[in-house]
Amino acid sequence: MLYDTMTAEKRPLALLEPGRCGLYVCGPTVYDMSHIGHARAAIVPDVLVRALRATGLAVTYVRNITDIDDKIIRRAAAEGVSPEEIAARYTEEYHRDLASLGCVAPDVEPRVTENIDGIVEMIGRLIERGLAYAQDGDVYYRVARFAEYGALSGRNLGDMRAGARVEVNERKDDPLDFALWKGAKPGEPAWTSPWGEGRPGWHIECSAMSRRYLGETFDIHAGGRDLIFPHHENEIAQSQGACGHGTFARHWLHNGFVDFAGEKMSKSLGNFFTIREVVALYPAEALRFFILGVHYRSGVNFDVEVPCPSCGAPLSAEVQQHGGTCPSCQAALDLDELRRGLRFPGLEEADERVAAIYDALARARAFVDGVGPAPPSGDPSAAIAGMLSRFRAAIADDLNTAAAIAALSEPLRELNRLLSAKKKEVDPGLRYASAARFLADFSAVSEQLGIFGAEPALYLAARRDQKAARRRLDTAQVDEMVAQRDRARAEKRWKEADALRDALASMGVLIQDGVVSSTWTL
RNA sequence: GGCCUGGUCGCCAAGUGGUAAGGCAGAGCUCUGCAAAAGCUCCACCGCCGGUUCAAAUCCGGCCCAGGCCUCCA
Repeated sequence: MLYDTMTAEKRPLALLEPGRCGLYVCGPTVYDMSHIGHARAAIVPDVLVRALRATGLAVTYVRNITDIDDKIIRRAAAEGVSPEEIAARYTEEYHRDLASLGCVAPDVEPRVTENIDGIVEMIGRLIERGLAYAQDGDVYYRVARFAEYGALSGRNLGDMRAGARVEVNERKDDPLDFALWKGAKPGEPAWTSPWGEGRPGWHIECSAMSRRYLGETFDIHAGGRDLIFPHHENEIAQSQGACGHGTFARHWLHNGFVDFAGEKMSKSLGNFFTIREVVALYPAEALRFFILGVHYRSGVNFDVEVPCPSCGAPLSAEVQQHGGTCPSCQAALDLDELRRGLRFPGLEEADERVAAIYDALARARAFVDGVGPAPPSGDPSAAIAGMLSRFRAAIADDLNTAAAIAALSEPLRELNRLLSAKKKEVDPGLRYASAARFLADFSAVSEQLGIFGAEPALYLAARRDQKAARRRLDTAQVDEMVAQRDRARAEKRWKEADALRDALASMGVLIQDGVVSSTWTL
């Protein structure tokens, strides 16, 4: 079951061809570093693709790159380089970011500049069919001619005219018409067309590229909520208008926004965060876990905390974004310094949870590997045996990753209980079968979520190193203090051992005592 | 002004007709030299009012509140 924006209800996926699924996702305009909103808009389809493939479907995953656009041209002009260079640079950065987030690559990643012929051809058809008109080197779509315009976003032309805030453009016959082709100004990148030198409007590219790779009708079209209008509405008008038949995408899937500190993300300083900078602060898996902890159609909010560098008092959003003086200690605040102290409490919680799960996986792995050559036979506990089917049922119900993740908690608790129970208190067959089953089924969970796929011990070590580096902690010194404490403990010098633990605690180091030696975390 | 979401435990968050998943925080306990980790136990009648129904957080109406889209935007 998937929610379809067009019908505004959940319904079973209605595939064009049994066993195959075509998915088109609106990708980024590559003119700057990608932000957390882009991360969500990539992670949601990523989880969808994983889910579809897990059910055995052959998915063709297409995600475009918009590599020519006003913003790219502006950026290029500002830096004195070519638009191609800007697009190439940020395409590469985008790929790096998504790889760091563990997103599977699309099967096809078409660029606008490689599809100009298809775009020109489609515009030509729209003109032939009387749905578009050329005007002084531009071409516009005549919205009033497309009867279904507004179906996706639940509007009609009358509503839109009533509240029109559309800028005046005397070339358009109707303010609601939108550009299919923009005549080039001197010095701008341009391609030849029957209407003169120019470049495509923003919306036509997706119509042309989805048609080329998926056909005139395909299964699922995905993107951020903000694309519903006008972008996807316009795509429908273009594609159905040019092809002359009724269905463009059979399902429309739109993900919600990312907010920071309760406010819509915007480029104004303070509530705009790139994937790169967040992943430098927290493990990428924690970011994925946090995002997937909320249903994809809802908004997800990142709390932002910025402590005063001098006194540690939390600062208000106003001061965070514009600087000034600390209300508590009056210290002058430097914006760069504030940025370095940035914290996302929600991500910290997610990070702890991911680490706790890895910790359980590590213990389960150690236990299973440590059992001798003839493991006792038995059945896994009910909670563990039922985990995967509950998890999958939640995913299958409109990609409810939040419910799916919640379904892991009881089995996880069960696993921990069995692993830590005293030998005599638990049936060895049950224990072994449960741990083995948990590990086996959890690999399917990890495959679905794109989380928990790392070797647990390596993940935990890397995480500790990252945190230590962030705090500029001398790990060699910590190791030495821990070793010293182990010696004190072995000789039952409890006071000394406790003093060392307190000293480590003041450095933010948590000790976990083992039988012979202790480990530490941050 | 038009269109559209959402208001569920201190915080985050599932749940679209049958008497509220999960996480974090909190309280008590087990384990521990003391801790930590892990585990056990406890912890909500779902914004307000009215209606439909045997039965509503879930459906309908009204109200209050928050947010989004209508302009580039994931």
